[in-house]
Amino acid sequence: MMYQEKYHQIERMLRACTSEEDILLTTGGDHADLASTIAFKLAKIEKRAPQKIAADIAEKLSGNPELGDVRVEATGPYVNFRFGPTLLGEAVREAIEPGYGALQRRSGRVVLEHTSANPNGPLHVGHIRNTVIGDTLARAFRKAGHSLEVQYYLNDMGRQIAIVSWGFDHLDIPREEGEKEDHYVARVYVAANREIEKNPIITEEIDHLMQKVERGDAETVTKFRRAVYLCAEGIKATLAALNAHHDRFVWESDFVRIGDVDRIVEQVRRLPQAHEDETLWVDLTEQGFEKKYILRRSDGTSVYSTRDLAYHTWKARNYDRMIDVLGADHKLIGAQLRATLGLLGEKPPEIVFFEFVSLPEGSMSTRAGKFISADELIEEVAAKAYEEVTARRPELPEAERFAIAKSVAIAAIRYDIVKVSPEKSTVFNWKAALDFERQSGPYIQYAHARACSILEKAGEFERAYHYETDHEVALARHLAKFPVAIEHTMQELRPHLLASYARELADLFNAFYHYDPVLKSEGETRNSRLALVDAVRNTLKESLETLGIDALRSM
RNA sequence: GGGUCUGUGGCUUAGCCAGGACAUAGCGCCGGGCUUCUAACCCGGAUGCCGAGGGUUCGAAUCCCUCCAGGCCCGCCA
Repeated sequence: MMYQEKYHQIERMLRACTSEEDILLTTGGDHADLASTIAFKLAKIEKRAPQKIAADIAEKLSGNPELGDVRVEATGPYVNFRFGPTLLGEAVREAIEPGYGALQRRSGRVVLEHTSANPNGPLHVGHIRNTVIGDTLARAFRKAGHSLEVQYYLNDMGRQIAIVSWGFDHLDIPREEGEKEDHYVARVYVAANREIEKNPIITEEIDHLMQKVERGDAETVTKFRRAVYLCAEGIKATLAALNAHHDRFVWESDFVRIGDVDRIVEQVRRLPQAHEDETLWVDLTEQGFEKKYILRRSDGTSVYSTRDLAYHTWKARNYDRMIDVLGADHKLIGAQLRATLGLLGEKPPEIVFFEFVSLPEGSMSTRAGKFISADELIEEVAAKAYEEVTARRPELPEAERFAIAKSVAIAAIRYDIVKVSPEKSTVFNWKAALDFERQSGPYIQYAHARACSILEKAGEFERAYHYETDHEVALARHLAKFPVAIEHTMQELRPHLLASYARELADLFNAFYHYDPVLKSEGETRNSRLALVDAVRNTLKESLETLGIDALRSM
């Protein structure tokens, strides 16, 4: 927390010194630990050269004993602050502590919903972008001191599920030997869709099934639930393989069953913006939406939006803060949901959108059976990882090589996804997915394993905290910023910030490793460098774990 | 057509919301480094009118406007 304390302290001092509220304090990049461009702003007001103003501010502040081990100087128009050796030592000392990066406990319960893919097939490479973003955010929130529950909203009454259920009833498709549940369900779903294309009458049967489910017809409900349960088993296995965890699976049909959907429909009907003709819909033109927001079909059944409204109303009443991770295809419906909740006087969720993942040949489609499943991806990447481990560490027992390969594969997959900003649409790329070199998860794992290896060989040592080489200083400065990286990731809901932080730390450590020998150095230098390696090890471990990646001690 | 996101070296990408110091890094390419703490590594080099054009500003990749290109959305699907 040294960095944040110094930030706030310098902020206060600059405010006092300039009588400005916004003192334009930023991380100084290569030039400094903190830097301010306040002189530009004051130049206009005072009609003096910014260089002179910066020099005056530096002069005034440098005499202040409160500054302690921070050096201040004006470089041209910039006021630069640099941490001295005592502070850097303190940063390293902090970074060695177990759990480094955790922030102060925060009050309030947060609910985060992610993945929530329809249970009509396995998760594919598009769905797991949602999973990785959501799970990483969940980990960052917990690390930042939030009490959090992670939910998967399981759609067990949509048209897709009706189609699957119809398929199980009318098509004789046996499950193959060893076939995973969700892949089996997808086969039934694809086959049923082909039947519907051949014979559109089936659509009416599907409609009929959906009406029965909405009425709570026991037999139909059981059939739907059985199909959904089967598929969810497969999905859960994939999520577990990806190190992603949900605290609760919320079944959509529960909101119909317990009457919440009826209640929300009644509330909506009382809204001045509500209209009822053959359907019930909300007019959101005042909120900037042209489209009718339909909440009841002409046959009286509810739609996805109705149940979603009920779900979010329930969340709003049971949690202090709601976060949803959704694909960009949900932007309109998500905005309509927020607007309608607003009209109802309910708290709207915060929504994290991510853009689409497509295949080189076009967008994915479960219905057309056109997708790369997450399971296939994991299998391919793990196979390549096993080859790599075997080539590098032939002496290790097979079980150990296998375990390492599994961790390396998940690291590669998760990092490859999380490192890209969510607002960027991507095209799935096998070459990139199978790359274990720089800017990859395994690259960061490797830096961690190196640090572990050095410490293991070092044995007992007495910690010292004295740093002077460029590589040592750069590392210590970066270690100090880890809590800030956690905070920004959480505040901005942008998990890729943490991915960048971890990669930069690994970069700096690798350079240090090459130039500054640790075990071969002596005395205080050796002890200081060992403490630094330990701090890097711990910070890499905390970063990796927040990214949902195993911090391997050996690879 | 309307909405929305994106456009940064051959490819991928950070920075953009909170404008400032030489635009971040990877892949690929060229060249170098393993009797030395795990080479899944490190170092050096070439490659950029930050999509185009206007504007605001002392200062624009970053803010505003227009245009161009691409993704996604615009269902009584979810």
